[in-house]
Amino acid sequence: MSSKIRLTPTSYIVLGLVEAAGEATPYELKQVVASGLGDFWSIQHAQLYAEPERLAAAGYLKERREESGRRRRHYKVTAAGRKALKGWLDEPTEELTELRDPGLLKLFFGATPKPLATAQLPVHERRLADYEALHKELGEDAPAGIRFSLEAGIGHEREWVRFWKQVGA
Amino acid sequence: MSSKIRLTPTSYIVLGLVEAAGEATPYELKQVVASGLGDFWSIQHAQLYAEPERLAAAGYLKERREESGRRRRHYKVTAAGRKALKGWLDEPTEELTELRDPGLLKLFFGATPKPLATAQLPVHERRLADYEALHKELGEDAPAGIRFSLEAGIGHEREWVRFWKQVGA
DNA sequence: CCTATCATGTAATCCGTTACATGATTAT
DNA sequence: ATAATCATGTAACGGATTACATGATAGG
Repeated sequence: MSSKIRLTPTSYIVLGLVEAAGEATPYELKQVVASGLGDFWSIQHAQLYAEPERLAAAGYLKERREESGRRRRHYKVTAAGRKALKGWLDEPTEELTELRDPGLLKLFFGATPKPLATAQLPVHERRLADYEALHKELGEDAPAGIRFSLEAGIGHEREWVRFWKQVGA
Repeated sequence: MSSKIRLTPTSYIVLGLVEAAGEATPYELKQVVASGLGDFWSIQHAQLYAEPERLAAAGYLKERREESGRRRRHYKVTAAGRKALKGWLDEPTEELTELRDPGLLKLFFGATPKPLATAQLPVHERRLADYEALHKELGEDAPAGIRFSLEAGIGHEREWVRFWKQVGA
């Protein structure tokens, strides 16, 4: 218990999701990630098995294993985990994202703009449409964080659409 | 020579930079990355030693080692390397970036918006100003890829500024 | 002349990805 | 029933980050 590990964004994602769920199995985490969060911060499903184990070993999660058939592992956030999560949430960050866009990278290194724009534009348009649809469906009661995140996604997708249109012109 | 390795974005960045330089040492690559590209796709300096070695072992780069004092390693792109780079450049991608923004992640998980916005806004404003200054300095002869990348950066930084202003309001 | 910083590199660790594998359900 | 797909998980590998380390150069 409580060996010192470094907490990565993945760690906080797992902590945050388990905390929100109360209790969760890796597979359930996978579902949640796939249903939204994964669009702006994806995690391989194998990580959702490995990371809770790490966190449990360090005392941030408590594991309960099913006795019968599947022997699924269910995880809960411990007091230490809740504290770590809160500490992270309460610490505003000045860290900046990098774009790290594969298409842009090619452009940077001299790829021909037109075909790239032709490939990129429709996928961004589609994703933008998805986000906007989601946003409309969002109820009044939706948590502010979720709404903000979606709005950030929409803003950046609009920017990409604008960008690739210009590049393709 | 020519063992099969997987080429990652890092690989193409190294190939692209070495190709542009004609010949380069890891340290020179580090300089180049630090002076611009790193803002939207950073690479740890240790990678700039490891990756050329990998690429050389696979036949994409040729290594020349200094005889005297420092015994620096100088790399050049081979024909195979040039072919790989061109293949990558010529293949338009539909891949999408994820936002993966640390601040947004906290917001998503329920961090208090105000302090986050307060921390994020100034750094984005500063970066935006930097980009805009760079853009002004860009000569007529600047490669299109560089110009586009910078413009993408500007667009997204504007979006972040707008976003965090709204979040903070 | 001394020390701080820049230049240059290697080693160790670990997270994340990819590949592999098998038990349960649903559809045909 | 049988195939196909979903559910659930483990193992292996490798790229990326962090830590460690030393030689050169410039400033005080």
